[in-house]
Amino acid sequence: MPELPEVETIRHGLEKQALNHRIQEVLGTGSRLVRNNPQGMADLHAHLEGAQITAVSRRGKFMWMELEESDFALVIHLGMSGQVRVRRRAPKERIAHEHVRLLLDNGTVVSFVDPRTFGHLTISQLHEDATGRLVPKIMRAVAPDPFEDVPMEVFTNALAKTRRHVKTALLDQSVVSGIGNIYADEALFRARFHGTVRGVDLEEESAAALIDAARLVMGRALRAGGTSFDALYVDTEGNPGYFERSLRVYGRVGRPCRDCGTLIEREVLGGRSHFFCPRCQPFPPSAGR
DNA sequence: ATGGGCTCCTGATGGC
DNA sequence: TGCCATCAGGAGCCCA
Repeated sequence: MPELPEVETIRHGLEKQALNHRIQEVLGTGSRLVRNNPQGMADLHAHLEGAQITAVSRRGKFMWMELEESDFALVIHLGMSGQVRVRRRAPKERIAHEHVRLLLDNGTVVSFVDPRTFGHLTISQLHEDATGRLVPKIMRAVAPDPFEDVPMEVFTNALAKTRRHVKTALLDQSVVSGIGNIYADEALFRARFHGTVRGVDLEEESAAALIDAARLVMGRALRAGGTSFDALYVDTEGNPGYFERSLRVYGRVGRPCRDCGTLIEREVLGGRSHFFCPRCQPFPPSAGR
């Protein structure tokens, strides 16, 4: 569910409400969310209890909490339906599908909620990646995201080399991270490419324009607090985002294109819905399906 | 190398 | 009203 703008909204909420506080206790038993840790919840207890949160960082759709005097971090991935909720004092009632709680030294409670449990909470050692940034090792296959200060070639080299459909490449977190199904379609619309264009058929500057479009649309979504179709995405205080009203193609099948009036279409690409305007994003005749 | 299919789950929605 | 099929903001795996 959450893509970069939604994850960044949550990261910012966590930073405001949890940074520099100490984790007193970790609550929860045997949730699937901790499946990637060899010792399950025991790894969370061992690394988190008593530790002060010294940073809340993000790359793409991954967040992580850095800890005082530790080179291990708590990596948070929200999958399709994950939420992080922060409340001022320990509520008696549990939120449905609340799996793990962190109790902080100021009485704040951080809850990890996830109905489908595709997300995960993983303790991972930090190390310096190829760009010189300190990131958790389990993210070794995660490329920088479009908001990071890296050369454009980091993205366009991979995009312009592949024979895959450009939408598939945009969704590949090892090519560029943070982009999911909504913002891939929105970026493709704004850059005027159909999702089935082949990466190799893109000019270098077209590939750059596509990354720029993704950055632009995700930046605007971030300023709107993200996209909420339903109660699945809310920020750390339970509030929805308001970018849905600005979507140009995603979820708008059968409705008129906001630029040209042609009806938006949907087709399946790589097993996911691809929404596009057939007039604004014509399939290039040269490229072959 | 690449695409397709399937998997992990729960919940919302729409057709009959 | 109920029942069933389909779909969903992610991502890893296996197979052809």
